[in-house]
Amino acid sequence: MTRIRRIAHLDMDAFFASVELLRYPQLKGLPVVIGGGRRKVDELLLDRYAGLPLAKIPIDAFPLLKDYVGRGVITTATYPARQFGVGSAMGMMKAARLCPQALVLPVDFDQVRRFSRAFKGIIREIAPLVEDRGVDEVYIDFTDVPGGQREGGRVLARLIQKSIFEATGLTCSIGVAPNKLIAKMASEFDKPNGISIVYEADVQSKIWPLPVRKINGIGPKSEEKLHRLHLHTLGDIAAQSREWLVDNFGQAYGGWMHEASWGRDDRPVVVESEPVSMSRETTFDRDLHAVRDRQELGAIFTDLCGRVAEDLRRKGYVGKTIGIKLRYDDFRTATRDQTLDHYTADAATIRRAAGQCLKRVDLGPRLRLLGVRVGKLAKLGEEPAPPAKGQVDPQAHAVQQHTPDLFADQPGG
DNA sequence: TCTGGGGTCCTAGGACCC
DNA sequence: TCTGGGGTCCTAGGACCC
Repeated sequence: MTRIRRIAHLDMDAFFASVELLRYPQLKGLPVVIGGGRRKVDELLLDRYAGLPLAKIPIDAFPLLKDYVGRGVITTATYPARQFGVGSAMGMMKAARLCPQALVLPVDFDQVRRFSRAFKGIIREIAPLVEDRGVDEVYIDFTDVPGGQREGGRVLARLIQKSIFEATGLTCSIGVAPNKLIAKMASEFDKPNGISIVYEADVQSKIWPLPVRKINGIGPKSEEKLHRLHLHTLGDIAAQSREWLVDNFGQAYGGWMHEASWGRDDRPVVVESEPVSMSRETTFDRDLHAVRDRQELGAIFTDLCGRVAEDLRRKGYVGKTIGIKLRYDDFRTATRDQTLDHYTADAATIRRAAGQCLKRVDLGPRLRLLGVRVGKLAKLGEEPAPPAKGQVDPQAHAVQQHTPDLFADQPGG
């Protein structure tokens, strides 16, 4: 028997919410949303019910979505909550109108990371070629794994599902297909706790009827443009010539769209990769003004720089391009960056360079978000060599004279 | 009180080099 | 003096994803 390429996409079901439900099983079957952030719901509960096992905390002790105040978005909604139209990335305020009786819990990142490592470890023991796609998703290459070809991959998928559930109590959905693109769509066909097998010959029947938005790579903007061109399904795209798609969407994107609509994708499962950038950003509780709220902004800015520096240090990276990100009260975004002539992970150096960037951006309107980014990363000790002594690096900009930026601590300020 | 935080990749113009 | 390409890096913005 010849082996055919079989790629799986595994997606944990309502991951953040399911992790919380392990601790609070009394919430099973109820509409629950995870997100928001600022409210320390757990601490609140633990204070009131100190000594009581978490599973015994009465349901009416949990905060309701209708009482939520803040700028957060929903990270995950349980399936009962989704019945009300509530979903991830939705603003909490909007969600509260749709399902006021839902319960709210904050994200527990440590707990989520623990379970993320756990389920990925279990998968790797069964099938070693795993590509990380965030905390709750992976691609797995089934092609050469023993049993990976049986029933198109269903047997191996079942084994992985069962192993994860037995070790963690969490369920997942798996799609197995000839490539990543189709596997990703397939994992959604039978959610939650489902397995879906798709073969190359199924593209017309299973992929073409889907709305264009279902493909990984077509977002809200492209969907809107496709609709304007009267294309609604992937089959509609497949019916267009490559030339027409290139004319309308450009060489790269149009060409990709053509291939994708025919279910063609030869991207490998990438087991290891290096980070390109690290960043920290924060949205304020209320919009802040560069002058009127200078002190508060200055403290936040310095703190963000310190946190990025700490991330770099902890992970063993240095970076060369320092950047800032601002979001104005009208939600417009501005970014500025500056490439240094050396690599750094030093908080004060990052703070200084970010401060220079700050001077090149409009600080008139009020701000809702501030971010700091370090890009052009290299592993500490493996930085590319700088230009030889006596030569001038033509790309390195002249080092600017350092003068304090607006958010800098000032004497007596 | 609409719209979090952490990422990747692409595009496009200008600088600069060969 | 005028006219070229090819290539890389830097920067700003934007689309998209989890």
